[in-house]
Amino acid sequence: MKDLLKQINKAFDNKIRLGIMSVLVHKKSATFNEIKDLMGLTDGNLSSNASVLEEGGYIEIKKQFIKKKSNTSYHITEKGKISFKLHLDALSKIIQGKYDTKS
Amino acid sequence: MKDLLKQINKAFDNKIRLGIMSVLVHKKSATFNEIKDLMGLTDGNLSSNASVLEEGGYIEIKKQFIKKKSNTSYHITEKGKISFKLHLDALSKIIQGKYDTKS
DNA sequence: TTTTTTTACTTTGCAAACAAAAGTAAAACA
DNA sequence: TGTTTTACTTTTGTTTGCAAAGTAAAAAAA
Repeated sequence: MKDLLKQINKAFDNKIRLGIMSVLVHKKSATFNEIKDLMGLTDGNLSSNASVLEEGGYIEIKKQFIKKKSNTSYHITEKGKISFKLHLDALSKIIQGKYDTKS
Repeated sequence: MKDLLKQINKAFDNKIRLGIMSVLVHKKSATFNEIKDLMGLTDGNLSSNASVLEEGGYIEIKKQFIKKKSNTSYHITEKGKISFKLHLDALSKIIQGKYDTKS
């Protein structure tokens, strides 16, 4: 269990960032407003949590202009995919009690 | 997704408290030292997190003396069982992408 | 027997993490 | 031309988390 707890990735151990990663795993790409509306977040909350994921190299933030309007979209990185899977595996084992009760 | 995020229980949204609940769901009862060793926690860390779960009414803390030594054991409550299940259900849906991408 | 160490916890205090509010900048509208 | 809206980012006050310090009793040592 000790080892499983160490495998919990701090970047994903927050419901908002977990949600963002989940969306990007399933959708491959999403815009700022899509995620914001889907998750019911405030602008600041999404912005700062996305930054944490970007700083860790788990997602990429692409800023472009569509019809003179800025448009920010999020994409999962290869590192993000791998790390998120490892995180979910550990989480799943903790929840399902798949650890030795002796250590 | 918004609704699922609201169903995430703050008391369980922390890896240590999630781990404690997992142990107590599977074992029904465990002592301070059992959990501490199993999870590799410091005394203070276990004590304070267990208090959070107790204050929420999710676990019961029983203190007794065994051969003149104090012995603290933890047990899940009925409320704990129900609430934890609801939490895990929401978590699982978020992870598996079981939400409408339109809201 | 007193003193020191160990066991079994709880409380405190400081650092890190959150989230709402405030701020910025450009476009659209009136 | 100003003022409102859109699309974000940054700041700031609060909450949370965790290690270290504290407490108290038993056991071991001296």
